[in-house]
Amino acid sequence: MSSSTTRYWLLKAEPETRVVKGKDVKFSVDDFEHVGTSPWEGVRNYEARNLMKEMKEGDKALFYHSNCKTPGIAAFAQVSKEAYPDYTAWDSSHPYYDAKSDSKDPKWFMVDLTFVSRAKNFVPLALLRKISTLPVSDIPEEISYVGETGTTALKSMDLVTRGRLSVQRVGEDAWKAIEQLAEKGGWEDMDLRPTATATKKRKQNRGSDDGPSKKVKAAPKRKGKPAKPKDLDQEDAEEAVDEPETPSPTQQSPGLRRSTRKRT
DNA sequence: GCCAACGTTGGC
DNA sequence: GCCAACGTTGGC
Repeated sequence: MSSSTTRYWLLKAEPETRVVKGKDVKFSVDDFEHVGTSPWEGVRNYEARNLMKEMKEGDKALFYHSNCKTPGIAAFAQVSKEAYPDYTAWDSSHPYYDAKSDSKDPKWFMVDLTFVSRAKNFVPLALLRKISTLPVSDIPEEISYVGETGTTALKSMDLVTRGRLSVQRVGEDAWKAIEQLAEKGGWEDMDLRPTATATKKRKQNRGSDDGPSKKVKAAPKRKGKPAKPKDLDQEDAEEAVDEPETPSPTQQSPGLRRSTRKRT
């Protein structure tokens, strides 16, 4: 096994209780280990969904704790069932119900993920962030075993560079580096607090009043907008990102919950 | 609880 | 089809 054909992913779950539509959306590594296999329901983002559609049985995955006290990689898993319609989108009582998803033309998909093992050492996001701020030539001694290749791969992980996506692709080198970190640990004495510069940057950004200082233009074209009551329809977006697929129409398994959403 | 980052919506 | 307002993710 291994190599060229194996693909790697990272999937986020929320380990702390959060109630959505009266239901707790929590799904921790303990929950995952306990159930063994779980449908990865509730993903309501096109890019994330499309990535799930690419997953093949046997692909490996990192189980990530998100939106919690200590975010990070908690376990290893594998894809045990390829993409099939996310039936929770059709259940009006479900936290992730989507009235626009029709069972005859499913909009959202999920895969089944099977627990493989816990990370012997939980790999905190703070560690990856810390690494990302350092020159490759400056890898802390404690984790020098990941090597230059590993460090470089970690620095470019979507988890660090993008953050928000709940389903991400992981490169083979990054996967290996995470495996090593989880196996060997060694950073318990490192200071993982954000660097002074990072913090400063943050503060500066917030000081700058409103927006993203990017490519914003001025030229007020129009003013207020009615703001929609929030619905999920954007067929166009779907088509645009949609790829050739062939979801299997099957479905089964009781649903567990997962999440992609956030706080109250 | 705050708020940066960024995806989505929808007027123009 | 652009792009500003809006809404959500998710770290801190």
